[in-house]
Amino acid sequence: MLGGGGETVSNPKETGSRPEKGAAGSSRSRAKSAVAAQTAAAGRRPEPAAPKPKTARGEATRRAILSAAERVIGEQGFNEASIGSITREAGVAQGTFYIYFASKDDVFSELVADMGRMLRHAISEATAGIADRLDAERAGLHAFLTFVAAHPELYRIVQEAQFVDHKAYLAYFRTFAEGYREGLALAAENGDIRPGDADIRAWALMGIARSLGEYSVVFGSAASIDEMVDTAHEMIVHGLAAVSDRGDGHA
Amino acid sequence: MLGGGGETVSNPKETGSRPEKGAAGSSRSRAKSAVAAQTAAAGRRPEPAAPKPKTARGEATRRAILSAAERVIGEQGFNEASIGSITREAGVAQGTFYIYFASKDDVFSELVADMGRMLRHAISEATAGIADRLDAERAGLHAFLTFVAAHPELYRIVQEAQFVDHKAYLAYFRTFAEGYREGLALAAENGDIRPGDADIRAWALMGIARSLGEYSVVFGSAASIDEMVDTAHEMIVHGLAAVSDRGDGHA
DNA sequence: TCAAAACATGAATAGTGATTCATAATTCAT
DNA sequence: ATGAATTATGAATCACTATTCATGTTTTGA
Repeated sequence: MLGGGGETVSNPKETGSRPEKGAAGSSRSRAKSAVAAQTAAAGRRPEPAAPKPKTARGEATRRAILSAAERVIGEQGFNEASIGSITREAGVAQGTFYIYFASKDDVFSELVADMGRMLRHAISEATAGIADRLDAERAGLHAFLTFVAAHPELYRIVQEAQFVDHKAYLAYFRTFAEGYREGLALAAENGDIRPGDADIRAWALMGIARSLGEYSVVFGSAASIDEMVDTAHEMIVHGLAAVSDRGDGHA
Repeated sequence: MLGGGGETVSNPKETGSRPEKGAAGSSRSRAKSAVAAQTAAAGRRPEPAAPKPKTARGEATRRAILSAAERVIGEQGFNEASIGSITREAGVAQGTFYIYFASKDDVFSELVADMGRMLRHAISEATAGIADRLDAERAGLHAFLTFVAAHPELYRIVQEAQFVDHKAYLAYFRTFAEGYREGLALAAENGDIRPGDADIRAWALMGIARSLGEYSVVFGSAASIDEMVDTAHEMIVHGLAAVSDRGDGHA
């Protein structure tokens, strides 16, 4: 759950269904040159793996590009954003991009992974030390909405990942769902909440959080984070709480 | 709410926030030829408006293309799907496409609008005549998940609309949210459910439905629709029901 | 101080696919 | 029937941009 026990980092195995592109989930590529063709034909190593920078200077440049990519892609969307616009924003030459990233898809994946880490960190930070499950849930929801509001690009990027890097998208949500599920299962065992299918509940709760995030970030709702948290949490408490302990979640 | 009162068709005014592309929400276009440039410069009429077919024959062809587009775009995604692959699937020549649609973006918008209509229809069909709000809610959720399972492309297409036709995306969800909101507000007035912010609740409930839809369609969950409906509805009932009428939603 | 290693550059390459267009083939109204 | 509409065709255009590459420039280490 959003207010679960620390950064659960599962490595869920493929169970998905959808298309899954041709190869490594990567999308198009203008140039299907020799190498690319081979790669695609062979066991395909997703990418020649962008060699990590060896200098502080390189490290800085890489970061500048990544950060520029976050802004540009977050604003214009993956397909609209060109390498040119990214490198321009970063203040480097176009070719420099390929020193640090293997492809356009590559930065994108990096971005998705990064955001996932940041978000999980923000949430586990906010819920650390909160014993009561439902209280933690509340804090987690609050942290989530706060983070999303602070990083509006997050929303677009993660959503778009479904089309650009399906694999990363699945991994992203599976990881969150898994954390949620564990928290719910545990809470149910403890009798803190009514018994019920933890998986389905996890997805339902995740949906609430995502939807409210979208409501505020994408649809520009005027509702404050606190209002959303209050209202949603009231629903969640009643929706989950053990029968003996209702009201606002405390006996 | 999913089990609301008939097909609410609001015409929500722009309140959004995000980028909103250059012009009519339309995305790129390889050819910025004379016309396009003018169009973009001038007051820009979104599209020369694809002239509706005048013959049964034309009507059939148009439908064939639209249907092919649904399949192809739903499977490959907007950017991967080429006009060529769509017309091939439809069994017509490439040029034929432009007899019925002004652009690639155009079919897409049409698709999004269509699906919205179908979905709303399916839901209002399923909930027609159900008096009890919460019962209707349940039926609506069931109809939604059933529809989504039957049209897996729906999910991808609607999601992708956020990047291809942001305006249509906003309209789509605003319409649903509005219907939900009204249902909730009404139910609250009647004392069927506890009072609470109807807007926020609407988005929260919408999130549950969307998330479960994604769980089954995108993530290939093994959970049956009934399991999902049961679990989610139990949460929703407790999450919303008036204090006097709890349990499974009936006094 | 100097060669090697790391970085940086930006022009050139090259694949792609949306859109157009000059020509047919069909169908319709009279 | 038969000219006008309507619909169909598919090759050609052509803008667009990811990626490469031949050259510089800077930094590092000894």
